[in-house]
Amino acid sequence: MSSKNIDTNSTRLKILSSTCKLMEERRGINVKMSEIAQNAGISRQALYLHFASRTDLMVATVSYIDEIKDVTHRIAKLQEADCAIVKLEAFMVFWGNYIPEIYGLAKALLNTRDTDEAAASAWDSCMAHLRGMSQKVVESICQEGMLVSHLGQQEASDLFWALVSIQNWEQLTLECNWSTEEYIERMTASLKLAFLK
Amino acid sequence: MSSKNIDTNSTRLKILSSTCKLMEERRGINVKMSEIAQNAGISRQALYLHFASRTDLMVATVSYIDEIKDVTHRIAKLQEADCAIVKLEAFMVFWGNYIPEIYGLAKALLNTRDTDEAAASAWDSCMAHLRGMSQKVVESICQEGMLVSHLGQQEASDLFWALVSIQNWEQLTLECNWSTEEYIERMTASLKLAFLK
DNA sequence: GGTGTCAATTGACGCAGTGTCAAGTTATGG
DNA sequence: CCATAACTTGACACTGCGTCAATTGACACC
Repeated sequence: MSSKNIDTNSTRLKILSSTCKLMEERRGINVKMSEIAQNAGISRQALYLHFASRTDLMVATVSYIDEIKDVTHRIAKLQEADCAIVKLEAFMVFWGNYIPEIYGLAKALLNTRDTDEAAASAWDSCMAHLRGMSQKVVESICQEGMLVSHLGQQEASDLFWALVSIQNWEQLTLECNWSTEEYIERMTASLKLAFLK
Repeated sequence: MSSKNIDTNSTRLKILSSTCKLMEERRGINVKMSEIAQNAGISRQALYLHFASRTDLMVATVSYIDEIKDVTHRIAKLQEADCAIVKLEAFMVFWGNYIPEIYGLAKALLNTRDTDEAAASAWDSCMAHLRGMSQKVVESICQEGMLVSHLGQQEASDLFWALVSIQNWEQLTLECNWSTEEYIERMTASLKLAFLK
């Protein structure tokens, strides 16, 4: 029983890791089912024995990465910060280092979400995470009475979430050539200015 | 001679305005060549008598919109502002009202630029405009000695450009349900905090 | 050893959307 | 009446996704 399951899983895992690899390499662009299959060492059609569709595979890959990178744990650690500023800083360090790891896949989802419901919902669930984290940070700022007065908590969360979006990271690092460290440092500083009294 | 040219142009213009219309209606998603043709009252193949490819049409539509909306003029007027704060405010009013008009097309370019060189360059030329405006605003802040000290002029321009990006507008208005006015007001306020001493 | 099962393979096909091609139509102007 | 330019029609190639049926090979169970 175990051996069969291992075999079954091993193909599935080969597919998932090939998907990750290609998505990362090509930044989510031009990654075809046939290439994923080839990279995993199986036939194109065999992909569909494990995943119902391209989108299904993307969605599964999101979970796979989450699992591999131990995201939930890393997020939980953020909550340990004892004051708002520290929490904001910790969040930016986590997030700034995390984005490059998931960028390729995120890009792929982002590109197909407009025409593909499943991709959209996978993307939304990722974004819900991020939005949750943004809310936590803003909430913490609020609790300490440090939130700038012209924004309500909700609007501040929305704005925070937008500012730390993957698209902004993309623009600043890939188009303006900011390094990861520069991104983290400058974004952290600007967030403090924009949200803290 | 004139009548022939008018006829020729009128088809071309019909195509361009159909493209605008559909792009705006559908937010740049799922707009097919056949539908544009149908809307313009010609056959699908006839599109290719006027535009070499889908991308070519998109690029031409960008110029067409720029022309129609008199963008260059509106931008020029921004330069008249006499101080940095007024310039920043004027820019945000212009830009905040302009984005909704071009969003559909922008989205279409954004979605195809990864696989389509021409779309990418059309997008880049739009972005060059926006980047130029961002630079002008930051420069003006700089000249008045009002730029926050932790950012150089270049980095401030980059960041400014990212913050006013169409993607951020999209996220805040379409996903967080900010109205155009709210977007302008809150973004203006946050930009001031993030960039002005 | 026979049998069933399950993963995977192969080759063929349907579908959508872009882009191309050739042949035919229509209007206009010299 | 002829030439030309704009347009139409129908057919076809190409790409990439997804599907299907028939086959193979391995392993497990009795």
